[in-house]
Amino acid sequence: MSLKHGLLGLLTLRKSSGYDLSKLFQESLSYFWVANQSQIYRELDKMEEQGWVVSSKVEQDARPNKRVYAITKEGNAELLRYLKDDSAAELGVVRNPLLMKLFFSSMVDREYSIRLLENYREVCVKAMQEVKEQVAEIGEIEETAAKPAYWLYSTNYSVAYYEFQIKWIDETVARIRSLK
Amino acid sequence: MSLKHGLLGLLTLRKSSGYDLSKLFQESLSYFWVANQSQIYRELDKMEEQGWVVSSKVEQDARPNKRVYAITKEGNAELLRYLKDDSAAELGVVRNPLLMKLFFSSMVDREYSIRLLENYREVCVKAMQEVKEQVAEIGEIEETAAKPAYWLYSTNYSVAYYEFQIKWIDETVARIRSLK
DNA sequence: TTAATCATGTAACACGTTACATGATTGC
DNA sequence: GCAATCATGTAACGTGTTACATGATTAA
Repeated sequence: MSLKHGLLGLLTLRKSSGYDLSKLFQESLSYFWVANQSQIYRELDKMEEQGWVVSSKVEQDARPNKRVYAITKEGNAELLRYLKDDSAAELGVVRNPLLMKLFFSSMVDREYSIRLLENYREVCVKAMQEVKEQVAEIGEIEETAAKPAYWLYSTNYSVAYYEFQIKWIDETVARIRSLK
Repeated sequence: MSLKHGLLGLLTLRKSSGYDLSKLFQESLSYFWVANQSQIYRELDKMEEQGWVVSSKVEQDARPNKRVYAITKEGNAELLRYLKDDSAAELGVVRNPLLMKLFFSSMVDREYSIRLLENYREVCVKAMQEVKEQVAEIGEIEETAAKPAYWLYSTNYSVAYYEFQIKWIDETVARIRSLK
């Protein structure tokens, strides 16, 4: 249920349309939670049914009309309930396409695996770069959903996660190279 | 599409029913790819339509009848194509419920966050333990989908991943404790 | 002035999860 | 001898992804 709660969290900042939320989400939460627009619209619908948010139609001339959402008292209560619940510390679901491929790679020449890993390494390096840039950028922006400290923990996580992966790739490539 | 390819990989080992595959999957690939039974049945259906596998009904008396799947020539070709494709080195999708919660945790007392992290730490320690035990176990079993080396890379990954998370938790808890 | 992008959103489909069904067999 | 688990699978529903729609504005 984290998507709903992420949206609630963002709505504590300010009222927003689905489109706004989608952008905001992209800039903040997407580093540890992927979600796309349609999904967000659907969740907002349901959240309104549940009474966590209310929406009102806003007519616009130059732009398409929009529906603006605001968090309700019930929504706020739900958000706090969620945040205080420390039991929900479950492992995130894991689906790692790289490991899947590598697992069966004894069936093909090791050059394929080495290239696979090296390509992935580049992806990691770039992604890490991006997170670091984003940290620098947001350092300057005033309005953050989280207080800076909490926000930093998640970016630290991301950076460290890429570092860990790069290290593992380097070790693994070395091992593959020295096979037989 | 990794699930289909995982199943193809397992089917190179031996013919299996959906039920068998589900068990096999659990013991081998589930460490880096979650999938449940129903999903596997559905994928097998589609894979048969695509001609990657063929199935035959097997009547049984003491047990429910079953449908046994075997990989075809086309399935094998597809598996090799997949394994040789080193461009598909995309970052796995990430949805991290822990980071989502932590991100907004400035809204609640820091004791909640500390407990959250410590609970999660325990989960990691246990999960890491399990992987290590599984490594020890499988060390003895003869039939592995991957050659031992390749299989080990993925378990190394898992262990290192838990270690990384535990380290990050410890640092983060320390930082939260020293806030303000 | 044409192509791209913005600002909004809907619709269709694919994938993932939970619950159920059923007759043996095994464990206590 | 009753409850749990095994060995098989189906059905229903919920979540995630991709594609499309549309009129305004900006970039080249």
